[in-house]
Amino acid sequence: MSAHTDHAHTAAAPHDHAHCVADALTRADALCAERGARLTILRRRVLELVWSSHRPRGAYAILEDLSQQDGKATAPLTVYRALEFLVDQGLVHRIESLNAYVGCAAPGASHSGQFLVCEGCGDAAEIDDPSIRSAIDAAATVRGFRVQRPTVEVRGVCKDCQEKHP
Amino acid sequence: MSAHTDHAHTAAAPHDHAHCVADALTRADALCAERGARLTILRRRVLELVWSSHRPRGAYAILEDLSQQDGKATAPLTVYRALEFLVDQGLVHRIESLNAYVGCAAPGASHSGQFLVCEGCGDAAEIDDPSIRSAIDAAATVRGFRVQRPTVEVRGVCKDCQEKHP
DNA sequence: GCTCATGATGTTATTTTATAACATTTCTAA
DNA sequence: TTAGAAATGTTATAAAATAACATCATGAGC
Repeated sequence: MSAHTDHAHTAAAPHDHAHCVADALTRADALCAERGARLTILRRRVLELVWSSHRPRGAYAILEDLSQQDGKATAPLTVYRALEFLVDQGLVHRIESLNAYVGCAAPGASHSGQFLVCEGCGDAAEIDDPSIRSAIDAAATVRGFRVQRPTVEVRGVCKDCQEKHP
Repeated sequence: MSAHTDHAHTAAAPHDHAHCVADALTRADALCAERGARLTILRRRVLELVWSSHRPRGAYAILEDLSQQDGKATAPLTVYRALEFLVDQGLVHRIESLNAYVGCAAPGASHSGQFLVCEGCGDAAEIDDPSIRSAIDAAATVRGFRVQRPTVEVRGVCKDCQEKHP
């Protein structure tokens, strides 16, 4: 087991990634079944490809993987439609500042959509910090603004990368 | 004068927009002079076009305006390069979730880059809420993450649009 | 005033990201 | 089993951004 059992899995931290992906797929199966949402083969494959790294991946990277698996060209729409479904279900998040998609660490939970995006390794660590969320809600309320979807994407350098390049 | 003198200028609130833009340009002139940065004719024109509404504008919208003004096609790079300069100087912010650019309300100040983006009118109200910023800093610090550029873009519905469409 | 190094802009082409419009297939509920 | 809805396939195009290289402008130093 990893020396960092108290940490969330990241691209940098070594872990049993196959198991990690399998878990994500199992959770997705359960959530969709519960909701009556159809996690089709295609959507499930796209979800798996999103999870293939812990880093955000572009739609066209996923598209290439899909095309390669099938041995024939896949249309962009195929991927974009699957991604749209996955994002709607909260199984995947879109990182706006990267035009990329990443698997949600805790689907079914609150989903305030907060990320620490590392310039070094490209990892996007999802956090769910209630004080950030409540500060946003308070600021919005004061201005009479009704919040629908808060997005927090913090660019910077993660702990590991700081240690590697001091 | 507007009935809302205690509010920041927005796309929705009527105000002397020409004066508003002139102010922004004057502030930009002063800031760039102070820094030894070259706010060239082109960059100044692009800044003016960014300010032409209080809403975020796409690079290609600005490009079209520029082309129309000059009576000949302008290359995208021309606009992108000017925008890059303006963003670097903190005179313009990029709204990641809209692929669009908006004039900074308080250049020279902190720039934590927080926006309330209205789905109704398209307005992106810039706020600078210290408690959001400090909550982000705290969350990052706990994780050993060094913050370089925090981005907060809150999608929702502004006060005016809620009143118009209840 | 010249000159040259640097920064700014012009030009052409291409890449990356995303969607429109419509046809066909698959699934589900009656 | 069979409409109707949802999902996917197909083709084309739009929108956003950048690469590579040429030329022009500007200001510091002579």
